[in-house]
Amino acid sequence: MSTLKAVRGTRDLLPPETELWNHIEATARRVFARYNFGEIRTPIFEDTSLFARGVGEETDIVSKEMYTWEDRARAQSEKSQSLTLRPENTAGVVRAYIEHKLGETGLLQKLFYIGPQFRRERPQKGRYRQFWQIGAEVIGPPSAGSESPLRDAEVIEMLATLLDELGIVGWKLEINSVGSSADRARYVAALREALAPVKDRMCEDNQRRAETNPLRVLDSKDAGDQEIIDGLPKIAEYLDAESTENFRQVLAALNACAVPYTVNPRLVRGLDYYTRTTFEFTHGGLGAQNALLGGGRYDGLSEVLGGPKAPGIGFAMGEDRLVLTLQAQAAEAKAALADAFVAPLGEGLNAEALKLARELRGAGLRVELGDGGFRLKKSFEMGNKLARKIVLLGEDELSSGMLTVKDFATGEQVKIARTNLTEALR
RNA sequence: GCGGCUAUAGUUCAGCGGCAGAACGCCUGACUGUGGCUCAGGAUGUCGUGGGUUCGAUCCCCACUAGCCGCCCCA
Repeated sequence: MSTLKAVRGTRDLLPPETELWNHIEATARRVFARYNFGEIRTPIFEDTSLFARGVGEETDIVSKEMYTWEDRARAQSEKSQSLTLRPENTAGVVRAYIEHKLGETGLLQKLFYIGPQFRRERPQKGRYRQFWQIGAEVIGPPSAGSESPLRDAEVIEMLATLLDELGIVGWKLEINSVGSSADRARYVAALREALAPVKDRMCEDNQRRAETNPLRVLDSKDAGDQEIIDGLPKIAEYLDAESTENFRQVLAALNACAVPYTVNPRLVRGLDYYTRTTFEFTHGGLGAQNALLGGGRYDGLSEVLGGPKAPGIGFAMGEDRLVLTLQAQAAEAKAALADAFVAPLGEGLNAEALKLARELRGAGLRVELGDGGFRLKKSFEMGNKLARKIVLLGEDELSSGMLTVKDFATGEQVKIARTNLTEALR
């Protein structure tokens, strides 16, 4: 019988690596709290149409990368329903915003999430089929200020702070504006027009993109096509006055906070719902998957999903990639040592040893418990791997109330009264 | 979905058409209530899975699966 393995593109996260994951999540929660964000937890699967409508029917995510299944009807009166494991979390958050009528509060909703997402892509470094995202959304009725460029700048400034507090060294911020949905539509039309006479001279991929998703041509890395691409119309020329002023204000606020950025006129995000500000934080050393996080404004998403007008801005960062980046920067993760290894000398002392460990743990110490079945030498060997100190509990110690404690680092060994043990181990 | 590379001990890897290897780790002992350092000894295993060629395949061939790298796309 073949052994069972984690399915393709999924993996187990084990100690001590999970400590790094917890550190990243704790840091994110701490920063989000300072900006007064609250946590939202949406279901891991949703009605398929949420993603089809929200993310965009024509995107690769929806057309070929979703885990979708038909949830069968359980009674004749019930209809089967197409369900999908969430490929990203923004659509779910906006669905919840609409469903719970959060706009009726009149306040901006500032929500963050941390959780797994699912895409059926070919796995490679930093790209898994179950991957973890940390993200946040600022969304609300226009009267709450949800359209203000200040919100864009605040979110981006928060991300710069978060990456710094995580200790990510050398991140880069690229930013652009894709304009309102009307601007975007006019620009895409202009792009198509400009591409029509020249696309035959471009590579195969770009010829296809010119048809299916002209914005993607701008992203092309094909060296031979760069000259043509440089000659294509720029999105900035198609922004209306409001979008232009909006973008100027975002940049001004970033300048005021000295958040470094590069305006990249070719930065277009793949998902249909983005409008105006789009941005991406990248880091070298991640190979082809160099984006740490991406985000942008989605002023029309709520309405696309049948909700009220609720402009918003948000981002999603790949936690898997943060882990990779931090691992590359730091020394290999090592399991933290326990404060003490309690070693009963003989199986008859096991129960007493558990009682002692319970006392120490009750005082907040991190304690490993050995086994009286171990030879003393083995207890020392294990203790040396797991803890800073070893506490011996033999017949002598039990009757005298004086416990033997040895410090593995110094080799110093002393007798300590049981009542003073907690303090001695701190 | 496409292309390239890879798969051998717990781990990192070497190897060869004819007995399965190293280092680290692990176990035992030198040392019966004392770890690390040292020394002596020991076990590592369906050589990814299935098929083919061959007297004989871990090695050559094919398929599959998985991983890595890139493409597509994307966080």
